Amino acid sequence: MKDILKELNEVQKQAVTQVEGPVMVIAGAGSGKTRVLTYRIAHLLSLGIDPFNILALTFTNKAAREMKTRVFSLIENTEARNVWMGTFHSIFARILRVEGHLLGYPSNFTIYDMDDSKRLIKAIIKEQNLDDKIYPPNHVLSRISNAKTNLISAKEYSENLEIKDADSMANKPKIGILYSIYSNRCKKADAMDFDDLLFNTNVLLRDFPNILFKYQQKFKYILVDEYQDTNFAQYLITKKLAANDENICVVGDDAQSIYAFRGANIQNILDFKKDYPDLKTFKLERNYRSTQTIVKAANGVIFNNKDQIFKEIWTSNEDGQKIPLLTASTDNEEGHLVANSIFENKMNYQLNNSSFAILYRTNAQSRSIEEALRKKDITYRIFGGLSFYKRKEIKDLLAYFRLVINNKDEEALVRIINYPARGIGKTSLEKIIVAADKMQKSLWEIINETSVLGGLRINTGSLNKISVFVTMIKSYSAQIKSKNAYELAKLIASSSGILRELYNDKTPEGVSRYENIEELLNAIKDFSEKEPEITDETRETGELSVRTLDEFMQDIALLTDSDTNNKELTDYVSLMTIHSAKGLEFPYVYIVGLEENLFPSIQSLNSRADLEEERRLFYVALTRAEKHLTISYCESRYRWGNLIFCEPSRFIEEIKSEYLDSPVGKAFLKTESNLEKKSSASAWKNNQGIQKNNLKKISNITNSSGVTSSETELFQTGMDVEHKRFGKGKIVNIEGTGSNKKATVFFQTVGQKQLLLKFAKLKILN
DNA sequence: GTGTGATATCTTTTT
DNA sequence: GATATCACAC
Repeated sequence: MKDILKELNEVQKQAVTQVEGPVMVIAGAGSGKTRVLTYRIAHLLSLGIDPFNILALTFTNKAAREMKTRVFSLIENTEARNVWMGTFHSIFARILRVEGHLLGYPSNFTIYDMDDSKRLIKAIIKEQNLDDKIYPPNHVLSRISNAKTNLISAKEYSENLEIKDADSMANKPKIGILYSIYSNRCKKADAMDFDDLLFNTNVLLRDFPNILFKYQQKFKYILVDEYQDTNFAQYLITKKLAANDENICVVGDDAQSIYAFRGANIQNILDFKKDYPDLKTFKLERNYRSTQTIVKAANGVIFNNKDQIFKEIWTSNEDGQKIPLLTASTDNEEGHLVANSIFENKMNYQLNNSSFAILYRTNAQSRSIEEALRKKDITYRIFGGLSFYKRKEIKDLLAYFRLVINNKDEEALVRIINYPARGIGKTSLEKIIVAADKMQKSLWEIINETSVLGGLRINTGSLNKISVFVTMIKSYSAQIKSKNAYELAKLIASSSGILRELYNDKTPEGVSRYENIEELLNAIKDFSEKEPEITDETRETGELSVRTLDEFMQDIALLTDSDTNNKELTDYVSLMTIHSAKGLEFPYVYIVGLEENLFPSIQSLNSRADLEEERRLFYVALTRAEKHLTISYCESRYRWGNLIFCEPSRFIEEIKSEYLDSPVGKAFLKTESNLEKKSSASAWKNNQGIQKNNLKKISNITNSSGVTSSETELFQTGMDVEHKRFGKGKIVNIEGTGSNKKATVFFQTVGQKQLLLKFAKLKILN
C-alpha cells in the first residue's frame, strides 16, 4: 500500500493517526473533512484492524456512497467493503432486522416513508372525528417525530405534564392520544417509520444489555460524519455504542448545522467535550476548495451568528473574481440571467455543464430556472424533488411487494386492495378497518380469516373478490425465498394486473408510467444478477444466498434522494436545494432567490435561533463554490400562482461590499426603496412591460435563423406545442432546413424527444 | 361501486 | 400552477 499519510497536511495527519480514544475534528468548509474520514478508515485498515469492527455513520446516502468509493480507491484490498458504512437510518435498520424480534418485530418489518406516515395519521385523525384544521396532519406528525427523536414514548408523552400543558395551551390536547394510536397502528402493521428506526434502536440497547455488549464488541472504532446534525437519539446511541472503548471520532462543523428543524441539536457538538474529558480536538481551518474572495465573504456572513465555536477559516488560493449580484424583475428573468451567465462562462472558459450548480432554498424555485436552461439547450439534472421512487405507479407496484413481504403492512394494503380496480370499494374497506380496530388486529388478519370476514355484513360479491385477492397475495408470499427478486417481481407485476392496466392506457402519461415500471423491473433484474453481499451471516456460514425480493426492498427502503442512476446523462448542470448540496462542491455556483421571506424563509424570522440556522444555510451555499460564485434575486416572483413583490435578502448586505461586484451591489439599495414607494398597480404594469420586452427579445433571436416559406417554418424555439402521443411540450431546439427540419421537444411527461417536423404533426398552443 | 369534474391547500429544508 | 380530496352523476 502507498503511504497515504503523505497526502495529508499536519493537522489532518494528526486527526487521522490519533486512533485510540475520543477525537473531535472541527472541520471548516472545504478543509478536507471527507478526506480525514476516508483516510482514517484506510489508516485503521492498514493497521490491521478488522473491517467488521469499524462503523462509519453519515446522514445521507450520497455521503455514504461517496465515502465508500473513496475508501475503496485508497485501499486495494476488497476487505474494505466489509466496513459498516451507511446512514444512521440504514445501519440501525440493519441492526433491527437482526435483533428486532426482541422488541416484537419480525425481521421483515416494513419501513414507512413520509407518505405512509401522513396517510396513516390523516386516517387516524378522521377516525377520531377530529377537525384536521385544528389537528393539521403535518403538525401532529412533527410533534410525534419530535417526541421520538427525543426518545419520549407515547406513554411518556401522555404522562408528561409539561407537554400536556403545552398541547392544551395550543388547543390541541389530543395529540398524545393520536401519538399512541399511531404507534399502535404502526406496531400492528409490523412497520417502523424513520424515527422508529432510531427510537427502537435505542430501546434495544437500553433494555438488552447483552445486545448492547455485542455491538460494543463489534464496533470498536466508530466514526460519525456531520456530527453537528445529530439529534438526541443519534447522540445517545453513538455514545452508548462507544462507551466501552471510547474510540469514537466525530467530524463536523457547527457553522454548517442546518437540520435543527428536524431535531438536530447543535449542542451535541458544542458539548462533546463534556462527555469525553480526555478528548483530543483538531481544528481544520485551512480551506482548499475556494478562492480568497469566497472564503472571506463567507467568513463575514457567518460572523453575524452568536452561537459558534470560534475558528478562522483561511486559504492560500488565488483571490478569484468578485461575486456578481444579478438583479431580475421576475423569476423568469432570473432564470434567463442565470442561464445566460452559464452559457457565457461555458463559452469563454470552455467548461462542461458539470462545472455548474444552481442552488435554491425551496424545491419550487427550480421551475423558472429549468425553463430558461431548456431554452438555452443546457443539459441539467434536478436532485431531490420528485424522485423515481415517489412516482405513483412505482409506489403502487412497490406496495404489492411490501404487502407480499409483510402481509400486515396496512398502508400498502389500503393502497392496492382495489388497484387495479377489482370491486372492493370504500364501504367494504371501511368495514374491515373498523373491525380491525375493534378486535385489535391488522387488516390482513381480518380479511385472511373467513369466519371473521363473514361476520362483517359485506355483500357476497365483494366477499368473493376479497378472498381472491388474499389468495393471490398469499401465493406470492409463498415464493419469496425460492424465487429470485426479478422473477417474483415480474410475476407480481403481470399477474396482479398492474402491467395490463398501464399497457391499456395509451395516453402519454400512461405510456410513461408503463416505461417507468419497466425501468423498475430492470433495476430489480440488475440487483438479482449482482454478486450477493457478504454479510455477517455469510461470514459465519459461508453461504451466499439468492438475491430475493425482500432484500431488494430493504436496499431501497431508505433511498429517498436522487439515488436512481441515470445512465445516459453524464454532463449536466446540477440543480438542487442548498440542503441537498451540503458536502458537495462545484467550480461555478449560482445561489438564486436571495429575497426576504424566501431566504431567509418567512417562518424563520420569529426567533434568533431560526434565523441563525438560515444564515448557516447561506454559509453552506456560499462555501460550495470553488472558483466562482454568483448570487441573484428578483423583485417579483410567482408564488402559489400569484405575483408577489420581493425585497432583496438581508444576507446580501452581509457580504462585505469589497467582495461583491460593486456597481450592481449598490444599485439594489435604491431599487429596494423605490419598490416600497411604488403602488402595487404601477409596479404591476411596469412588470408586464418587462415581460413583454423579454418575449420580444427571445422571438427576435429565433426569427433570425433562416426564413423560407413552408409550414415547418412556423415552429420556433420556446414554443409550446402538443403532440398526439407525447402530449404537451416545449420546443428547445430546431435544426436542419426545409423538409429535414428537426425539433428537439421537451415533453412534460416523456422528457426530451427529437422529432422530424414534417411528420410530427405538432399543434402550436400559443 | 366507479369515474369525473370542482375545490382547497399548498411551499421550507430530509432520513 | 399542481396536487389531493370531495361532491356528484352514472
